[in-house]
Amino acid sequence: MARPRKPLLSRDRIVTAALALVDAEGLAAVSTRRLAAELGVSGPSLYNHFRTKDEILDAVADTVVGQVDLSMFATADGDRPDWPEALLAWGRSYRAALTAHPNIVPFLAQGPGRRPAGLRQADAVFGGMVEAGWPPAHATRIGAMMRYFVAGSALGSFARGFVGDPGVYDPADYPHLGQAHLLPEHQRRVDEGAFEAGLRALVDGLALQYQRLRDGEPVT
Amino acid sequence: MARPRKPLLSRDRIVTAALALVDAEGLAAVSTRRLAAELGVSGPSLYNHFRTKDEILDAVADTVVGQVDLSMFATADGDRPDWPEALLAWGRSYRAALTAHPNIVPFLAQGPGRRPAGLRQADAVFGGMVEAGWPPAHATRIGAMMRYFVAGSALGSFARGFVGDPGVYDPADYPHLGQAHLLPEHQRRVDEGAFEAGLRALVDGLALQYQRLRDGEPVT
DNA sequence: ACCTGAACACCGTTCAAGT
DNA sequence: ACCTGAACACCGTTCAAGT
Repeated sequence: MARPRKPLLSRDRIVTAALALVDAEGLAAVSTRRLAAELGVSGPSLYNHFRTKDEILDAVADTVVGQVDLSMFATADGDRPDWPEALLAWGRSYRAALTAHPNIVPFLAQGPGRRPAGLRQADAVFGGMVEAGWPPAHATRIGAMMRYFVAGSALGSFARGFVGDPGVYDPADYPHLGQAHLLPEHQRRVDEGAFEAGLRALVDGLALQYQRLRDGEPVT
Repeated sequence: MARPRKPLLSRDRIVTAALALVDAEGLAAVSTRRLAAELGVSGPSLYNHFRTKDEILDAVADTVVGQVDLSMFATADGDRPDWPEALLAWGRSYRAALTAHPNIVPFLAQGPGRRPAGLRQADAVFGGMVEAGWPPAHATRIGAMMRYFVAGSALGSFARGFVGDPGVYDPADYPHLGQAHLLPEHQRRVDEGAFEAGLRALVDGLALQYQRLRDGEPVT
């Protein structure tokens, strides 16, 4: 075939196919040869559009993070934004974007923040918190801790870890896990409940800290 | 050589060598051939002791999680344990265990909770929280949310993501990231500060919830 | 039981060759 | 510029063969 007059591939087509493959069959299913086959080309063709496989996955990760809603940090001028509400809304949107594509999360979570969508997100959160009255050092920390929590919650399902077999949980070994084998069926409920409760606890705790800051008390 | 009179390998030796290799050269450096070479045997030998490579990494992950201190949940009978202090101490020990071996964290964080050390940990936390007066459903959630936060914090360094090159952060794109290129040098400080602040916020928020529970107020 | 080399079906990536 | 097949140096895993 050699070079066609109209390119068969584009970065966009590759990223779309890669995301579909990750979603359908997992991160391990994405090999350059397999992905190329999915696109009807041969393996090395991809290297005309991306320098490495990791660069492809970076682009996939970026489109996923790009789905996160950041509008809650863009407030009308002069308004003090309601930062606790903004954090809650952002946290939920962030988690929703990741859990929509759970198989890419392990790659996404370790990867560098160099990806544009991640930077835009860090920028928006930082700006929103500073505008709300948080000192810059605190604003940085808030962005980081939220990322920790959301990424951790999307990464390893807590409940998914427990298998359905009661025999695994010998009460002699694990005195409190007697009902643990029931967890898989409640999996999503447990994970979502834990996320929601943790998100609220985090924001409530930050509100306490904010209050102490306002009152001029020393804060660590 | 064939079979030696004294086995050359053992599960322990393999796990120790694998952890050393992961620490020294990263997760990607661990191939069965490379690991076997490190142990002075040929690749397939490992399959006499583990069924798959993932099983080896599971064992590595388990020894890392096994380093977490859980003693704060074992209280003298009759005592109501100081659960906020216990969560703080556990969270710090948990994070310390993971950050001591950062390269295994991506594997560890996604993997199943089937690993014994992870189960022991879930059991201890659940037991400790229930003993402190938390309803079982809440105790489960607390274990999960703490895991989210700690795993997330050990997994992707927030600060590490920012590269040292100021040119990357065009103020037109990221109006608030002007100083972001300074972050790498403060990397550990930022990550540890965010972890510590987040941990306190989380526990503070839980204390509020606990108070509401005691007062008989409805809690989501 | 526990090690070996050979073999199978894969990888990511490079490169010269084609248009 | 953009695709191809061939090639390189790898993978994880299976298996028959050795003691």
